[in-house]
Amino acid sequence: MRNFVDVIIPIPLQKLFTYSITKAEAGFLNIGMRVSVPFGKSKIYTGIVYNIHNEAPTVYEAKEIHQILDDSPIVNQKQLQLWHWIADYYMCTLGDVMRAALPSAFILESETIISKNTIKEIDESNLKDDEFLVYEALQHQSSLKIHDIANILDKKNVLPVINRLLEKNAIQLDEEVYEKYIPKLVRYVKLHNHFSSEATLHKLLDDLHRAPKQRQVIMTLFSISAKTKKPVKVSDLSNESDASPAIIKSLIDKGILDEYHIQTDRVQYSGDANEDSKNLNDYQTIALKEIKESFINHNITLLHGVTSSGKTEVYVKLIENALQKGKQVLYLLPEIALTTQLITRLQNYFGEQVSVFHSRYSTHERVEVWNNVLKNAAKAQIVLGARSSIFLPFNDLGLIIVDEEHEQSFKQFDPAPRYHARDTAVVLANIHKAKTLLGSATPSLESYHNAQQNKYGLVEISQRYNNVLMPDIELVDIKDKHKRKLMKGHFSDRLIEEMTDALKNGQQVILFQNRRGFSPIVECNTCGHAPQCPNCDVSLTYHQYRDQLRCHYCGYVTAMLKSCMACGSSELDSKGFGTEQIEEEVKALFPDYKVARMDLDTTRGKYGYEKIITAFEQLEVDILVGTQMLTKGLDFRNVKLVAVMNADNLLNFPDFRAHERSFQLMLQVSGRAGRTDVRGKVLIQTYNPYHAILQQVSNNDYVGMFNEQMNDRYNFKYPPVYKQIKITLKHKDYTKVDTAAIWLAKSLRQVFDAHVLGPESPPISRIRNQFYKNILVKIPKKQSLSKTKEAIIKINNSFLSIKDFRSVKLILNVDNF
DNA sequence: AGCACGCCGACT
DNA sequence: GTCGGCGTGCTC
Repeated sequence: MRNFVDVIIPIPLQKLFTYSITKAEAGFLNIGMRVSVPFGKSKIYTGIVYNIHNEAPTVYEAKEIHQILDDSPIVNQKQLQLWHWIADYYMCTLGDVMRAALPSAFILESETIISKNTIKEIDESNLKDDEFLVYEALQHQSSLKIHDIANILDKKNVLPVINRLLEKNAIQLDEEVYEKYIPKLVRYVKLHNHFSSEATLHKLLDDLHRAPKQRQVIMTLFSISAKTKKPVKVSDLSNESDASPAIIKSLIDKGILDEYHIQTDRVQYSGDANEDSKNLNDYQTIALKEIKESFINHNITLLHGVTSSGKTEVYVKLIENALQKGKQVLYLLPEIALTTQLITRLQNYFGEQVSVFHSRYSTHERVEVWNNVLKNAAKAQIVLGARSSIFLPFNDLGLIIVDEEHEQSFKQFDPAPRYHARDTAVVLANIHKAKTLLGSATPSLESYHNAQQNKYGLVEISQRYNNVLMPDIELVDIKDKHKRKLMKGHFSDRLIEEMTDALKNGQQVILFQNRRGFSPIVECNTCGHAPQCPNCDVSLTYHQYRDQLRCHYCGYVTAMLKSCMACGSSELDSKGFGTEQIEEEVKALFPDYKVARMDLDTTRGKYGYEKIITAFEQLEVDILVGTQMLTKGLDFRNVKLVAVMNADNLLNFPDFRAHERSFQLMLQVSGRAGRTDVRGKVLIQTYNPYHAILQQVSNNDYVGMFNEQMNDRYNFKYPPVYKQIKITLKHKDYTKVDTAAIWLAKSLRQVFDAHVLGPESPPISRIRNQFYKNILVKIPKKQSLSKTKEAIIKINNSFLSIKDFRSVKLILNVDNF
């Protein structure tokens, strides 16, 4: 009987791949272990064992696996179950899910190594110029990678050259697989055993009489180990004894000190759990009790608590509860809300039990968190993480908290799997028979709707912590202010008054403008021509810093024009405004105060974001100008005033969720105002103060907004009333996407009839020289989702079998919001 | 997704 | 004549 494994390979192919294994390997392998397997002509890929069996494939001969990479599974059965659900629900392959789920260090890929053929000498005169260059390089270096050769020859397609060299027996090729994860080793030293007795030790110290520095090192070593009773790190020893690494090295060389290494984690929390969880106030206590009661009948409960109502403290109590039952906890947050503020707060309560997982971690750091969760280590009982932490190898989750549940960044858009972490978390919790708590001050319509349908439990907190008043929200009609000439740039007289007031009292101000750069459109006053991105269908944004025009979609950059490209006129005007322009105007209006700007452009570096927040927290900055980045879970004590510079560009966004989002965004920024005893003030500048959303924002009327928006969703058949799948087609040739999209929409209509919308060109119809078309399939609640997907897949397959369409890229996006 | 194979334009 | 462009097909 022969043995086989079915393996998931991290490529977007629907099927598993079957490899043959020996009997011994079959005995050793387990589902969830990694193997490296040969794939195609020469590649070696990392696969996850999905199944072990004895059924030989009939139509092909299975290859043998290359190597087993693990002693024990790194992925557990519950994860595979989740992967399967994701692939199914979000219409992607298991390979896609694997790519997203595993830290990249787990996915080894082979690299071709080129080395000199040592068996026989070859005739150099036989080589062409480029071949000789490679050959010569190999005389100096024993081996080269494909990438190195591309550099040497300065072209990208080097395979022909390599093949010719191979034919001439000048080189040989090998595939090498690298273990990408390198454990971090820390150097330790101890005194050589030889000196353990009193006598030898005395002799040693006498001998070192003439080398006071070295003697000092030995003495320090004693004092450190006496104090800590732990192994001594070289770095500590070097610091405390003030000795250079050279001195320590000479002691090691002499055999007086013994050097050894211990593997450690890159990310360590050294503090202790030094705070007991806070006592809850009455509202929080009630909420906690209600959540616990709700969990009896509802596995999922929505906590709707106004901004700064102290939801975190309630979470902390629930986490304590789950931990007491010996369960793991996952605390999900949007990436940008994962600030040091919150991490420190949780670490103060739970100390080492908290592990953090997010995209700013290096791949090594992620592997460490992964392994700790896998081992169910004490230090990974609570995982605080962004979207992708739903993929960690939990064994026994008791509770998942999804904070800021309404945040759209929980949905992954670009590479498949296009999953929603909140919805996936609910499934994950189900697999673990765990509870899910969704929390938000402005719940998404989906979640609130689910709560109203009694699918989820619902708990509300309507008071702010310490009974701080909700900020006073004032709408400023800038159309009227313009008419009465009361505007200075983009600042109304009311805004300037309130700012002056707050600043005079030493309080801080936040100005919110949902657009970066200086101005999004540059327009010629004479002919109306506006410079466009050459690769995308958008006008270029002017960035004053560096005097550049930039495309926010493809990164295209060009110097600001001196004159119009169309008519040569030098009267260029800018339309619209971004954070940069606001920053400049503030500086002119309030020259005595310090201004900072927080947007994608100023937070590029690894700690760019943190630096700005810290500066603002420590009152080094008086006025902070920023995009929606600053709406997320930041807790500033001293902010009196928050202003939305222009609410209209939020509201007029062409998306069925624009109104819901504007409401959420504005209430969230408002929540940054007045978190202590001073009542916060919020100014919203708009051309249309009678807009229903703005009225609802100013009255903090979530339910009003909910009812009105739900009404629209019913009328226009949008989620959460209908489900939807968006199909995007993309190609560099416009006619090709166009015909392909029309064909696809027609085929879909034959099945789904009026529930197919489009094809439509999106507002930005070309990005990076690729043309886009969208088709939307709406799915009524009672229509089977799986049947719908089956039908779509079938139509897709016939689409792909049409030769002309094969080069058109198809993107399926389930729940594309 | 890669990558090889295979068939047509523009250059040493 | 070749080099290299990318359309087509396959990967256990």
